[in-house]
Amino acid sequence: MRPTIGFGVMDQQTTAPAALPAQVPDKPTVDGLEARWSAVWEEQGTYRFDRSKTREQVFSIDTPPPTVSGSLHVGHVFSYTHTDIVARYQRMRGREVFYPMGWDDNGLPTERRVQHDYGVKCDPSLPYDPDFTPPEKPDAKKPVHISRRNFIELCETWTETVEQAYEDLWRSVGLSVDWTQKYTTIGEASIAASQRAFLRNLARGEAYQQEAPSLWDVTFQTAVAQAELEARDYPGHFHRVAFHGDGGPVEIETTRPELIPACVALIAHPDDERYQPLFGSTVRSPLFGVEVPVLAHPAAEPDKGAGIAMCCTFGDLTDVMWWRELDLPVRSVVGRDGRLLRDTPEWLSDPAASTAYAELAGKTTFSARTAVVEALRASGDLRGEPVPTQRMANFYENGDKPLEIVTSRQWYIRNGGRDEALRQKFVERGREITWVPDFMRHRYENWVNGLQGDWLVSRQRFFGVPFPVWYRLDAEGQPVHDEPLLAGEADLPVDPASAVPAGFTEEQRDVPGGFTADPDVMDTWATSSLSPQVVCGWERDPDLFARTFPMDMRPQAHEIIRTWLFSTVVRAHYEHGTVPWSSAAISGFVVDPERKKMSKSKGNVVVPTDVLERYGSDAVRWRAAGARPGMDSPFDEAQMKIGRRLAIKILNASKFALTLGAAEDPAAVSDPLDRSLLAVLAGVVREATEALDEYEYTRALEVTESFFWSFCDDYLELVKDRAYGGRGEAAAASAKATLATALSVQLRLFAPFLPFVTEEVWSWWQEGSVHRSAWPRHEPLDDGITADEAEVLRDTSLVLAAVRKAKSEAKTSMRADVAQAVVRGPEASLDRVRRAAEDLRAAGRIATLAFEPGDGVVTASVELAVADPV
RNA sequence: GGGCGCAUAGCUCAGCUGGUUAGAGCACCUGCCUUACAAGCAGGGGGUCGGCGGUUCGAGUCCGUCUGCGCCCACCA
Repeated sequence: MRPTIGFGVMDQQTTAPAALPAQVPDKPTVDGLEARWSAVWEEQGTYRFDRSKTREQVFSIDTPPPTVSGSLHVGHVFSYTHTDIVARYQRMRGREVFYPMGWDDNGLPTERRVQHDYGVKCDPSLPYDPDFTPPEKPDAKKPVHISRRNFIELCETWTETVEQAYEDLWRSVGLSVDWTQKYTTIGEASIAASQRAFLRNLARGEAYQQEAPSLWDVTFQTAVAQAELEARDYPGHFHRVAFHGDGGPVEIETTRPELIPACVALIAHPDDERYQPLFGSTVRSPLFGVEVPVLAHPAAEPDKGAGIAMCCTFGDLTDVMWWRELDLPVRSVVGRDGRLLRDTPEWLSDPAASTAYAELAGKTTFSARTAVVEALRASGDLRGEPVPTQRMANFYENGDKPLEIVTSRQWYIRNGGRDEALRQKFVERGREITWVPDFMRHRYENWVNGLQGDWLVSRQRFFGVPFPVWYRLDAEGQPVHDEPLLAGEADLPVDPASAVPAGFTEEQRDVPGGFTADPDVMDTWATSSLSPQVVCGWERDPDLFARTFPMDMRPQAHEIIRTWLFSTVVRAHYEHGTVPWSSAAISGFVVDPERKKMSKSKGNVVVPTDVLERYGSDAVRWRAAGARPGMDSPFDEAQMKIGRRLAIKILNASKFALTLGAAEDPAAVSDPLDRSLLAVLAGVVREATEALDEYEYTRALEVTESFFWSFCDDYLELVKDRAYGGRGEAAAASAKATLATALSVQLRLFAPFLPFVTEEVWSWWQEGSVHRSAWPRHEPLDDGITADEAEVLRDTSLVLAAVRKAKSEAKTSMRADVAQAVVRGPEASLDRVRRAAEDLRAAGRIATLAFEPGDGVVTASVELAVADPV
């Protein structure tokens, strides 16, 4: 009963009018697609931004510039893929996508790598050596000292190499970035934008300079900002120490006895009856005999330590607060190198004190602590033995020694940390942003509401954006900080170390009566916070800026909401009075199978190149798309195989559909089963579109994928026979037209996720790139199709499944003949199955199809044919 | 200590505004060389939806509470 099918199908196909010459490979493969198509995309400028488009037509993305630290891991691949999926979707929706890529090569991470990899150390006092070559065998422990310019040159060389590797990786992942829009955070445009924005902040009073206590990393010898802090466990000891008062000793507890020489007061809670009698009196510090007042302040906690605190300048941020609010003197003993000052401070000038201090001068805080404890033990002022304790201490996120607090002159930008009204303004700005997922907004508000002070933007480092500022030197050669000499905007970018302020000559540099450059560079976030301005061409390319800013999307990780996201909001608010982008898409982490965050120190980092090569980019992207916005996702190699299988399946199914003679011809679609398939597909289009509009790429992929597998397993099987011509020309034409439409729509639905395999298949039979084709619409697919018609495929598939089940249970081949199948179900279902009866009979190899009304879901009882004796 | 998130099959996860016997993929088991794909196809077993209360005719879904896990922030006397 089954018609014989020859290879005449190929002939039919070539005669079909709409069919392009099918260049379908015999054995399609996913291997090698990355190199081939990324080269084509580059050559044809597939993702090149068309700047003739207006702001409304543009979708602009504020790409996170990855830190050029040496290597990217799978977490990067996942989150950048998420962004790319959205970019590709928007592009197909008809938006002109502005999708640049940047490298964060600015700042400390680069300096550290360069110091380590080349075995060098920057010494700004050295002159430039044009012939310098780094040591052949770098020894980071015995670094070669080089000039600032030599050092920066090495930083540049190093970053170029790494950036090329990054770009290669991104291309192989298939990011649809416009590589002509590349930027670096240390590039001229970034420097100019950072300096310009700073000058404007300064002019408007949003930036200011202040000599104040700030957190200080003694290893890197730079100030650090609140946002860069990391609280870590830190072991220490409580020391019970006696101060001497006229009425007897007063015992305090401290973990930092080495700061006793910096003590300026003892402080207890005003309501604390134990200490109330002492308020207003003075006590003398042990060892040094410095007279300090006993004061009351509500921040003192009666149940902490001895209930009375030793306030030093400065042991912690509470000390800073007391110092400020109680108007205490500054008695700093810790220098910027983390050692106690070599010269005896003047308040320790009496003989006993200076003798005691002499034992500490020049020591690190750690060895000074030991020395003080010994001395206290000797003098009898140590009460009991030190008690071990585990406490939290603030560290610079890149540092390994606890931060000290030192007083220094620094630049700040107001961020609401010292101004309630401004803080509320920034909270409101946060509410203008669409957060994906929405709950990430809490992270932002939490941070803004908990700010302790303004944003410290200056760093005492080298490889960064210099402040466009000089200072006049007075007759003694001291800088006049109150009247900074500012660079003109027209001169940006400027390096004050080589450029000369207006009205001065180079000969006057660093001589009394002359001028000196501000030695500092900007915090890395001071540059990164301007990424929208940098990429959109603020003040550099007003035309581009008008077409791209404010941007549409900021993708980024949740851990830098407090830094990058917030600082970007601050800068845009000041400069443009707007939020920098309408939505922030926050990605989760890739964690290891034990759900631990991947990090180099844990040694659980998965190198992406390896995975990409083994499974193919589409497979890895498929897995990435399975991680929803903001959700951490465990890395699991088994999952990659599924993605790879999907990609291969798309190749094979497409090949099959095209070989069957798929030919686009909407008018030819007449068969009820075909109309039903397209109606179901219309629902998929509707759902995928809706999901992607909300950045729910995972759901979009899920519905597409689920449709695709049933398309392969059910629909293709059902129409195979008809498409081959088993029921005549018109019936075949309907199937072929449906196959073509369904294939085209599905390829486009998959395109944002699996750019390589979809482009490959598209190239077999379509003109141009699938990535520049239009996102499918549901209307042409389900126009005029009733809900009843739409269910034909589903009911027919259910019957087919029942037939298969019977064959499976009989342990026979799917080719086994069925003598009779009785379809049972509600009349409406039976009627729908009747409309696809011929396809069903062919697919199930059913001789007789009978129908019997019944209840519930449609099914069939099956009577297999008895095999004829040969 | 404050905030946020998560807890559904061995694993990874869906389950929208509460409504018929709780789903998918992987893994597992049983079959099938069927001419797109054996890196395939068909079928199957497997869950008292973290615990305890409550609202409701009805709760995985809402409310309260507890427990566990994760993340962000705070915590240096």
